[in-house]
Amino acid sequence: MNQPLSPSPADPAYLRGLNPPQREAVLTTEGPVLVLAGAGTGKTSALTARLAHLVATRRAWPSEILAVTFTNKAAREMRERIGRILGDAVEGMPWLGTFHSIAAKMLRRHAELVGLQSNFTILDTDDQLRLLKQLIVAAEIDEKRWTPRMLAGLIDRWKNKGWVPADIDAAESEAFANGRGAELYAAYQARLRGVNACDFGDLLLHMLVILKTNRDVLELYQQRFKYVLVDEYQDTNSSQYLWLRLIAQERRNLCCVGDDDQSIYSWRGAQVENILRFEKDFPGAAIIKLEQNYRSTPHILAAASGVIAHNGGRLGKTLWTQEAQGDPVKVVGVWDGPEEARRIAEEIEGHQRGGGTLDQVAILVRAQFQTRELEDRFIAIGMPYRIVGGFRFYERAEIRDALAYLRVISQPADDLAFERIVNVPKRGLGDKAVAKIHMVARAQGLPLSYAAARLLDTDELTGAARKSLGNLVGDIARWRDRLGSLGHAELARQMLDESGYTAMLQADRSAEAAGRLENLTELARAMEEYETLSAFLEHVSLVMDNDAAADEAKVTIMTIHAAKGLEFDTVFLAGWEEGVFPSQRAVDEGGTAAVEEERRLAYVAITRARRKCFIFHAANRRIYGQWTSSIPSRFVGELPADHVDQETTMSGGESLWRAQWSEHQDPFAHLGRSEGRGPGWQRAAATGVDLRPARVVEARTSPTSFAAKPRADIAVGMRVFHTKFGYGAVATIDGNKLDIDFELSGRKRVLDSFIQPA
DNA sequence: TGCGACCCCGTTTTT
DNA sequence: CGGGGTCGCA
Repeated sequence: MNQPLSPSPADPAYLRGLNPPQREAVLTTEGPVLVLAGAGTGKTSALTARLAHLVATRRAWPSEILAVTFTNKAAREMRERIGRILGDAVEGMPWLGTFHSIAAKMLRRHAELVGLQSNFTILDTDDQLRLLKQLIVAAEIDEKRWTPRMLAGLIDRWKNKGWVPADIDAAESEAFANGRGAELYAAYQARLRGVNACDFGDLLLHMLVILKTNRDVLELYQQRFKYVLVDEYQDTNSSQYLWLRLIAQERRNLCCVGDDDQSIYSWRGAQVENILRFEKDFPGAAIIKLEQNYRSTPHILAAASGVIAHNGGRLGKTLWTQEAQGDPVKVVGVWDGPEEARRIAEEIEGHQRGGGTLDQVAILVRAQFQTRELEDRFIAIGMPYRIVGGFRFYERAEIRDALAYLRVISQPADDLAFERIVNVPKRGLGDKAVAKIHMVARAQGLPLSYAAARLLDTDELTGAARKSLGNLVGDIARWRDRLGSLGHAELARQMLDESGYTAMLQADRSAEAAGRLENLTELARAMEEYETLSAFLEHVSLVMDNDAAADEAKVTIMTIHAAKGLEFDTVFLAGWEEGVFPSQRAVDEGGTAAVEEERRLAYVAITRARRKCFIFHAANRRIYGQWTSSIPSRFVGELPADHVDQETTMSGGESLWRAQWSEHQDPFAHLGRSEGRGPGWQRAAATGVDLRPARVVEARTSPTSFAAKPRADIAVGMRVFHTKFGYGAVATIDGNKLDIDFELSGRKRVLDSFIQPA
């Protein structure tokens, strides 16, 4: 039964091409296994091969393997890759998914054990915050001093730790409204049960409670899952860890894969300790290190390793590669943010001229606000780009409104959904009317959508409001009726029309309205792929991603967090300045641990690059509308000099930088920086870290060349549409550059490739 | 009920 | 700077 660890011609296809540690990770099937997989070491190949091996050797049926990931994307990728090896057998892998989707699936079967019905709703952050706000107000707590957001964060942290309200002691409870934290947590949980809902944290926490208190359920899953596999183990929080441990403790065939150096989610409850203490938790565990990197050049690996070496308490891995040396990491110091954007754009143009495609270029930033400057520049020169993150499809207001309508139909108890749509579009049902519905609901113990109907039996409500509510109640009843006979996608279309929602958007002349209507059309289309309305709603609450089809080649701009797990030929790392990266908050509030997490983030950032990696830092940057001077990130100074080339493009050249860095002059002092803002920057400047470059290359500005071919279909005076600026009139045409007077944002110069005749 | 003037505040983000 | 929220007024 045991395959030799060294390759042999008799190896099945899934083992071919694996290196010895990867083979070991695949073939060590029994007992606890920890695979420490460095960045780019072929982790996913090993993981998929392991699953294939378990099935191919009949150790388990696909349905007897539990495989958890953190993101839908990772789950999808794994499913696809296993599908390629196993063919149809992958269909039978019902337990491959994210922690949350698997927990939700289990919870629907045992919901009654925690006081829910199996068709419970999964609330998102928006609903959650509205509910918490109601509770805070009801408790007569000052909602400005103690915000719903704070409470949500706190409850989330408790749930991440696996604590139910009864577990919150006085000291913990103190964290909110002078000791009322536990009380509000309990009230929140009661309200959730009341509306037959749970939040994301509950999916795991409820299951954890069920497994702890119901032996038969626990045994059911312990028996079922012969093998358990966990990806990104360094990102597990306590509640996930406890859940896993309960399920895996009987058979002990648990394989966890992770990289302590890539743990960047402690702020949402991840415990690096879980990976660090694996051996203690599972005595006799096999520890396998994947250290051969197949992604990056030696210079890039060395740069990343040099930075991460400044962290303490690592499990320690030494990445190596057989790749050719390549180019050193290039560190570029520029004068300010706009120059940074300009320089990056120029480099990308050079990359294009050299035959590179934009798909293979990414710009990674620490925080979302950094994307704006880049975006401005790219629009100005007509560089195609896409920004990952920000609002996702299912978080857009119009989509959430539409979903709320659907929830009202499918889940009569969903009061939050009802509250969301009762006056959207505006139909004259304001706070007063809603308060009356609430009164009836409370008096009669009914959900709002039924209470609304009851209210009409009384003469509490008169005039226009009465008529309007009558219409809404009638509409809802009619839609619920049709749910049985009509396809749910078609029902959604009708609801949007009959409720006046479509008309509301059609009447909206703003630049975004057209896009919103399109999104709704897309939503209805997406619904057609689901058997039932509730299946669709489950999908949207758990699978909140919608990767815009990668149609045209574009530069990707995203946060480092979002880039984890991805790779690009060329990577630009922008804004490596104290206060931006590491973030001021990490430096001020989190101490060493937080700075070490920032450093891991730096490590993740650099290791995204296959061939070329540029690191930028600017001497001045506008943050929250204020010009602030900054010094290079400490991480710049931690880059090993042998693997880095430095350059500064500032007109004063080296001398200016030296003056800047060593004497902490603020070149914008005369602009009158407002006091009290950004003290961290000043403090950082005062630490006097000497980060003068090892080798300074004088600036050379490469001229931007752009073929200017005017478009034939555009003329002065024509009304045009631009995806970012909306509608406007063409004022002048200069080659392929147009000056346009936009209706909303005034005159702007844009490239003709970004506009279309309106 | 609805709009506009002001005020506040500002990481990272998945599910 | 800019988004989101609140409050006060019409």
